[in-house]
Amino acid sequence: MRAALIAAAERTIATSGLPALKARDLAREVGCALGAIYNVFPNLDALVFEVNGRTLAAFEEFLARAERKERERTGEDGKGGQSGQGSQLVRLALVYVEFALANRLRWRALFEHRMNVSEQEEVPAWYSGEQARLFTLVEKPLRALRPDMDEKEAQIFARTLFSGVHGIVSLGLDAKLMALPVSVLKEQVARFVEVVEAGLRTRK
Amino acid sequence: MRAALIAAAERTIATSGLPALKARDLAREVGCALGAIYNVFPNLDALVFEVNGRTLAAFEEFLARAERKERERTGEDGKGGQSGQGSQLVRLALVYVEFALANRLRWRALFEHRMNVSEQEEVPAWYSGEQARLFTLVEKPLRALRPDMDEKEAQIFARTLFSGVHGIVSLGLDAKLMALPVSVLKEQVARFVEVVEAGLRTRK
DNA sequence: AGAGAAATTTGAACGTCGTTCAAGAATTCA
DNA sequence: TGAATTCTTGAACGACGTTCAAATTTCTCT
Repeated sequence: MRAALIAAAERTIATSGLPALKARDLAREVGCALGAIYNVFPNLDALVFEVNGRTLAAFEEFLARAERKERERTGEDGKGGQSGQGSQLVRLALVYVEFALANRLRWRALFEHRMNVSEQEEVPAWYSGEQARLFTLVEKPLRALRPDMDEKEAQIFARTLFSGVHGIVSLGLDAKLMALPVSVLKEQVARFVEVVEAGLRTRK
Repeated sequence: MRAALIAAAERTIATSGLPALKARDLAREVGCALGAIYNVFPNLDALVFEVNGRTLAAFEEFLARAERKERERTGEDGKGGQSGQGSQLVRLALVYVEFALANRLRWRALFEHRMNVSEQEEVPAWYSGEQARLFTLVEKPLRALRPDMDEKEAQIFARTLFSGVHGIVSLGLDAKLMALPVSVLKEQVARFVEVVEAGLRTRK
């Protein structure tokens, strides 16, 4: 039941977007009563959190797959530093773009979802944890580039860098700002991260 | 009437946020009939566009004021290149942060507003123009830093840079990601733009 | 097996929302 | 002034998330 609801909600979000998620449609789709949804979830927000959690997990999966591919492409040099021409950070950012493009509506739901209920309920702890792991992914290559940064500094700058790339993708695909062609978007993200990297290499 | 509606909507958005904007409250506030709103605007989206347009204008005003202050602080050296320690780009980014902080809900409305109506109506042309001007503001100091970039390249990279800073501010203030303290946010934006600048100075 | 208690499921109903439109009020023109 | 035209109004519509009394199912004990 719970699983069926999450699956149906995921399908709807993936094919029609978060705003298309309606309690009645959901009930019809899984063949249950309208009220049944509220036996499983306190409200639709909780269900959306669940779907968004899967999306975060799907991204980690996507990233792992990309890394595996990359490793076998470069002939699995486990520790040789930057071997190919593309830096780790650039590759990571491009994987992010790739995922956003391949899962546009699911990805968008991650950020356009605002909690409805008055005097907001908490963000689920497991969700925050999942998010935190994403920043960690940026942290690792960042620390490789700048081992002199202390932990706190690297953590927060990783978040900053992630947010920057996210902003570029987010506004780059925004219809209200006239969406960029995909090729241009990828190019800009790559160019941008390269610039940041060059800047980081100049030490402070 | 039109003006009163816009003013009331602006007040509501500024003090309670875009989601609190309700047709009935609006009618009560300006003392008109519910339907009267729809004699002036085709729907609430159009009204929101109007308010968001004012917010963009308010930002330009805010920026102009900040630049005036800066110019009199440094003793109006009209053309001397970078005189103080703060670069133009960093100052611009920090003004952006300052504005977002001082006008949080109005600023947030700029980006959380999605058009409701099915098979979306056009974004008003004047609104797109106003947005384009914002990117131009980034373009100028960027071209000062990198006169070798051709126009097209500078235009698009200005948008990218703007989007990056926007992402940092946007996610930095997001409750779902655990909002950053204001001081940290400002510091990160400054640090980030400095890094980008340093990267840009290394030429490609 | 059966009767009664407990838990679960149900969908009609509630309150709120943006938007519409027939009817009423105001204005214009002859 | 009387008819034609325009503007204004708020009750009504359909869609929404959510609730809850009633119906149904499941469990428990004799």
